[in-house]
Amino acid sequence: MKKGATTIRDVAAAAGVSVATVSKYMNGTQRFTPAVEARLKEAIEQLGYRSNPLARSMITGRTRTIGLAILDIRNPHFTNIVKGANRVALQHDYTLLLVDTEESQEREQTLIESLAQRVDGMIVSSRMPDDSVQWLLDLGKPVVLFGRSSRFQISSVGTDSNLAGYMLANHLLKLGHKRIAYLGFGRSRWNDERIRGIRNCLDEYGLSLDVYDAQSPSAAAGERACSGLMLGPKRPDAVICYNDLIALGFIKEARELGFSLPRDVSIAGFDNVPYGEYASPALTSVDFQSERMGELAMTKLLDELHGKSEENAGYSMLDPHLVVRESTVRREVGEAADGDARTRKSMSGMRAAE
Amino acid sequence: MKKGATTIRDVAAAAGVSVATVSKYMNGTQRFTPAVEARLKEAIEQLGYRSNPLARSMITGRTRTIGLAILDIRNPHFTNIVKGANRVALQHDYTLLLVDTEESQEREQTLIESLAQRVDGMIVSSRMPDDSVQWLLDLGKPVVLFGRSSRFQISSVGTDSNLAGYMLANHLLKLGHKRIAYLGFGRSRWNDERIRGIRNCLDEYGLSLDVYDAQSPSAAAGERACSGLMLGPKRPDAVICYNDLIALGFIKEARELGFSLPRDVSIAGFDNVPYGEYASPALTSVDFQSERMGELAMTKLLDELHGKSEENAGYSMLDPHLVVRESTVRREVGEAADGDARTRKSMSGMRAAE
DNA sequence: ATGAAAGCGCTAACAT
DNA sequence: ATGTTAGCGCTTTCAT
Repeated sequence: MKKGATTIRDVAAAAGVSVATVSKYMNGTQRFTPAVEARLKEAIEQLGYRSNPLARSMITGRTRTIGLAILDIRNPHFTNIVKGANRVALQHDYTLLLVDTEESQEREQTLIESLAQRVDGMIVSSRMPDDSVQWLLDLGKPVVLFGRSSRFQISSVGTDSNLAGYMLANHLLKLGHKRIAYLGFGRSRWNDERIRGIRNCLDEYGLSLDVYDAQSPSAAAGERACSGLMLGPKRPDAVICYNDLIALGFIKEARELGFSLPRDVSIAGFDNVPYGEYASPALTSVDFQSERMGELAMTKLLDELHGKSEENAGYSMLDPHLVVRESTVRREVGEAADGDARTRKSMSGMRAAE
Repeated sequence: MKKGATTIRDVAAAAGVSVATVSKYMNGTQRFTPAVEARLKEAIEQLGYRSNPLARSMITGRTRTIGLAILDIRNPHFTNIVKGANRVALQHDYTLLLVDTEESQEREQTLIESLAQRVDGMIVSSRMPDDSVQWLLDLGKPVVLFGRSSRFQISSVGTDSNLAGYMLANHLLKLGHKRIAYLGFGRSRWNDERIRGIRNCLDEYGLSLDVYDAQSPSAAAGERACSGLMLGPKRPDAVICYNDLIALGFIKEARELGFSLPRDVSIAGFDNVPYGEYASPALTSVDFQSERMGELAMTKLLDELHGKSEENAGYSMLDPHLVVRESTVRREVGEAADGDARTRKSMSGMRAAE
């Protein structure tokens, strides 16, 4: 029975009924006389019949498949989104068509365009600028995006990055930090909002923020960026990183440079990735509830697909939660960031802070 | 143009040719007179025509989609497999239909059965016992599995768990460890092989292995299992964990119990997850090249699909690599595991080792 | 309650 | 090089 799977016609013949009857039976569209029902059950069981979803989809126009386009499955933020989306999809008997665009903008559009044809709807996480999203909507399939769009009335879910930035800054300020740096990731759509939140808070204390940029949202980039901050002219006493991955890399490299953490510098990130907890010092972060973001995105999409779009259309926002761990500690008064008496190989690379 | 996407017939009409011509043009199956080609290009561009992959698949019997069934996308081992598989799939213009079975055996079979109907082939990672794999093969689609099957001649990729276990044990033994414990995960198919490798090595030194079991392959389970080992009657001076997640959890809990790592106990895991490097102490592990496993699995499957199955059919094995970091250190002679003079809250829970 | 027939959008012979 | 035609496996009116 390798080739030529049994079709609806085979079943119809075996049960002595029409194909229409079999179809109705398979879809539970109708009631049957016990005799017919028994023969159908028998024939289907006998032949091991399973209806062909492709043929079905072609007629109904629905595939029970949701396209999920993300930037990098290895980034725990996206991993969680996939996990959440998958769970809800499974509950509703939908399957996930996954596309990992590998952070490549060129590929992205092509991939998403062909994805659109194979699914009932899409959830897409992208670095597309806000104003070049129109084509996505024109694909004719319901879409849920991440982050709020200023120009379009799109269904989307996000978190309050502004608030998240404020929370972290506020936390550090209350710990007595004065020289706060932000190691961001400029290509991200949320970078500016986070900066804004941080600055909002610093302003209240009359402090300013030094902004640096990592080359990618990864631990490796955090490592690379570390020496620039820690051995530069304006060594901070606390660093807020664009995400936990960057923070983790930063911590590792800082220790290798001879710094003692969190004593010499407090570090915090965003995302609350699963393994920040197991780093040392355990990482202070802001939890964006990424798994729930995935769940919510899928719920919204499915609702839209099933015509109950009113329930939670438009933009939904999840609350960020501050998770304080060991990587951020109190900076005592008078304990200037560069005032330690420790010796360090790279001491020569340091100058007085401005 | 929301509903009623343009079909091949619309294009044929607009270009003044037959549908067959359009089809051939779309598939590049044939050459055309410049005039016709121009009109086709024009009409397609004008109407924004994109051929319907469902209809196409129904005839060709191919979907250019590969099903990928894994146990938990959040486990970095699987995340890497997905990454690798996705990359190769993309290169060959295939898409991934992802199924995260959430470690649920019941769901698994149903999910995979329906998955089989929508894809050209499948890559599945499962905890199915070796002898209940027949139904999977009977689904009539090419399958690539992980781990070697003893009973069937299936295409599969794996690593030498036996050797991996041996490597880790050997590493610890050379560091002077004597009381080695294994915190395994009995439900895994590879657990026994790892134990075997470890014992192979221990036997050479005339040492025995204490085996414990974690409830799941997660950090949380590692945390839960820790006190049982460290405060039990046979406190080890080195612990090999089923995977890095368990090891990470174990490390965290051990420190919270008041132990100093790696001084009191060396810890090692398997998988070399990305964040083991950022833990403290950085985790010694065995790298299974999971991303390459994903790539290789996809390559094998695609080869099979394209009729070049000879090239690398059957079982392929990747080499494990020992990655030594800070979590395993030399145990000096006479420095018995329970001989420290440290005080610890739970000291009362300890007895002399047998 | 059941069946006949008309497609869904496309490809694949087989003409021409 | 282009067109005709017969389906792929299924759902869906519309009859009966």
